[in-house]
Amino acid sequence: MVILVENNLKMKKTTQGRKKIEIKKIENLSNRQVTFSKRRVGLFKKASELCILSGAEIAIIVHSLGKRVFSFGHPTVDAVVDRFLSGGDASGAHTPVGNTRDLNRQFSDACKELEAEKKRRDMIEEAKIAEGYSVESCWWDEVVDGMGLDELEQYGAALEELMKNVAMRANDLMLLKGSNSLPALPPVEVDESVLIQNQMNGCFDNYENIIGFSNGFGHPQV
Amino acid sequence: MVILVENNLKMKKTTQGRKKIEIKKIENLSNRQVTFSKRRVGLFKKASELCILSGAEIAIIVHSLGKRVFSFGHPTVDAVVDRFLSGGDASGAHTPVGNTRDLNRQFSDACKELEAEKKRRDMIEEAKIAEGYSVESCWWDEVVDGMGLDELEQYGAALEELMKNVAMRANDLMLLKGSNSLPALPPVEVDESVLIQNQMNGCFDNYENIIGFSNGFGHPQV
DNA sequence: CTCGGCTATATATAGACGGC
DNA sequence: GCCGTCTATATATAGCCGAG
Repeated sequence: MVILVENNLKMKKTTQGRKKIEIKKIENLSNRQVTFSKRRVGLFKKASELCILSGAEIAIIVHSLGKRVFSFGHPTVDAVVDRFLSGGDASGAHTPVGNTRDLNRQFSDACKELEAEKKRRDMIEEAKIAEGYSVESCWWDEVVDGMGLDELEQYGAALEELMKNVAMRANDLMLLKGSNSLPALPPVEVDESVLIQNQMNGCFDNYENIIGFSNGFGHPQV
Repeated sequence: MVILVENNLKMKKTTQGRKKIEIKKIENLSNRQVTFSKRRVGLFKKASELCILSGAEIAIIVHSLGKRVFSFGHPTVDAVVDRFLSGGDASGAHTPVGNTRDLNRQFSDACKELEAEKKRRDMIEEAKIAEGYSVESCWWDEVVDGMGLDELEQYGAALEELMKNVAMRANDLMLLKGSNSLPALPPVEVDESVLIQNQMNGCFDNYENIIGFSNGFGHPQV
């Protein structure tokens, strides 16, 4: 590593790199939010790597200080959490209920497709931004292993119908339980203070092309 | 950095340090297990750091290839998951079954957001084709009247979570119908001490010791 | 303010070993 | 075999910028 020193008269931009911080709560709100965002991304990335490398199933749920909730899941948060709840609660919850199972299946499918939809969306967006990198169908073939983009599109098209189906079933279930009100409440508020990154549910083999080139790519300093 | 070592003798002293690996699934079982263990610890450590630094609440559930389940949670896996399931409703968090109304609301929201997501997808695709279209234009303002692009992104990202909320809430309700699950767990106090080095191995052995973080985070599950 | 990106450094960790 | 340790290196990321 040879750093140019001759030019140091004008160049003071020694961004002294990463600094050590102690793990106490960050007092500065802005810093805290930035750190939260960055580290959350890093955490999800780590999780995805762990998934791929070891083939494990992981679900991560993150509640920021605001009301926002982020999640990561492979294959889906639902699947992992459900398995967690089922397996963790050996006392009775293991009882298989046909109706429940079916409904769960549909919900799970819907969520899965929704995720796929989102991913696809993100990919499109990313491709639009990057404009040069074709990120096509690189994410987690294990999850949707047979599926290409086209198939996924069809899959996503079926989403709405499935949602409807699920809605009816859920409503039916709730009616059976006794409560039956179906008020149309306003949607959740969005806390704008929390930042959102694109969902990191995969596609990390290409993340070098997406997340920062750092050095080694010959990017001149602005 | 083109220094080559000509001494090609068996270097036994030189542990050649970390090597780059690709993120594909590790074929060697032994290596895979070791990597799983190490990276899982690292992941939990990262998560705990994120908790402390940003004050967020995080739950991680990991299913290894075997039956073993590991989890990390601050303040508790159940707390975070439950909050995740409840969609962060502040009212009536105690009532186990009274969430039907919430479920309805959430479901309604989810449907709305799903549509929004789909619309948004389409818009993006169109924009991609048009190549010059600015996505900042406002669609379906009646739902997200005051929101800008960033907020919209967040909103869209929340879709997935809401869907899952509904799904799991329904699952929970159905499980409650048959048997009682989700035992209430006492909160765990937060130890803000700095993380120790990776000395926490061996604590994740059994299901009883899902989380054994030495810094006090996490909570043993039933 | 929020994002996205950059740089220099703090960490994480892939292999290799050694003890159990 | 499993687990902890060591070392050299691959990554993650803290602080800073610049743009919007």
